[in-house]
Amino acid sequence: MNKQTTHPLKNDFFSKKITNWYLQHKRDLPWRNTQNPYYIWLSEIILQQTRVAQGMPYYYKFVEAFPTVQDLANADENEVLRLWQGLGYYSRARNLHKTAKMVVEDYNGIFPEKYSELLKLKGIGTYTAAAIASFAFGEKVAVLDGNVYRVLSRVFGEVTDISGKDAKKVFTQLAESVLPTSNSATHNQAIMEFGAIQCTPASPNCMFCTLSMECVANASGQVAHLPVKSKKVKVKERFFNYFIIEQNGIFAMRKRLGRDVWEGMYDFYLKEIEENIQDLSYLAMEDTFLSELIKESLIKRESSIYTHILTHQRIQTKFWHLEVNNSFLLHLPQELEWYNLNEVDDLPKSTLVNNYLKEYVFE
DNA sequence: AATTCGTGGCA
DNA sequence: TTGCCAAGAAT
Repeated sequence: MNKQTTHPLKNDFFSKKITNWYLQHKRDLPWRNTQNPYYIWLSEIILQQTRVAQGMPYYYKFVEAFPTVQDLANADENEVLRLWQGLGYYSRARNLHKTAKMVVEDYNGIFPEKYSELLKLKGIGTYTAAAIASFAFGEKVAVLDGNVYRVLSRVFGEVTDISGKDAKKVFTQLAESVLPTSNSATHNQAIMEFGAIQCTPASPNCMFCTLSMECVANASGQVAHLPVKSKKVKVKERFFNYFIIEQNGIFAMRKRLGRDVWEGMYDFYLKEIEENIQDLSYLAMEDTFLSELIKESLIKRESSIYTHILTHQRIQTKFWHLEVNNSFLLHLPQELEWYNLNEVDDLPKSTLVNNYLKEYVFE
């Protein structure tokens, strides 16, 4: 017997409860006051794995800088990344730009309306395709994000491990089973908002919850243990030594390439080592460029260790600010190029690099 | 298909 | 201090 179809909350009761709650408690967010797919898409990309409070200023910046998808498509990637600077997960910004170009070139500047068509665009996965199709075009598709996993697992007592491989199938089916025939867009907004405000990850106030009587987890005292998430992140230790090469007021920087953190962002000459050794002669071993550089420079500053925390990495970084002798003709490696202070400011940079620059270079 | 992509807030 | 994790997607 299938408990999902026999649960008392089915037959639209759950949807009605949660939609009523939403109409009374929803936040007034700018992307909720439009049906323009460009603004809705923009907000959804910004909000991927990101809190509303953190993404809000970026939403306003992007709307102002790029009022239309054509404006975004015509921008340079560096300009888009620079505006995204500080928000993290920079592939979102690169894919945002790619998709803007694709919409302009392949779709005549008109966003596709169907879930299945939206799914083909870069940076748009199952959740975002459903969100755009639902909010902008009223398609009857169920959104499934972190909020929905949490709300459904608690209310219906679904114990499937959300970090397991069959979780998506199980919860998609559950989400679809509670999706109403009409007003599915409001329902989708409602279940996410309910997860964000009422059914919060830590210590939700179930005493005042509109679903306290019907919630399986609340009845069994399992709210704090749902959803089940078994997988823990493994954090890798890394040790960076950045060399800030300055000569006559200009700086050597490079665009990060390859599949590592901060792809597309600019940084300095980097020496990554396996152990936490901060010794110049050690760092310069088997590095003819660095050896020559050190010989022809004075150390303007040797920073303390910056510990930068990412989800999967803990990066300990020392910045060596080198002032190259004015008269010396330094041959930069292929990847490095010279930039003056204004250009350095304009380039997209990681928060780690930007923090140092703000503290000691831009002043 | 398990990993890897940022950053900041919170307990 | 440490761990959790927030409107996920790409590979």
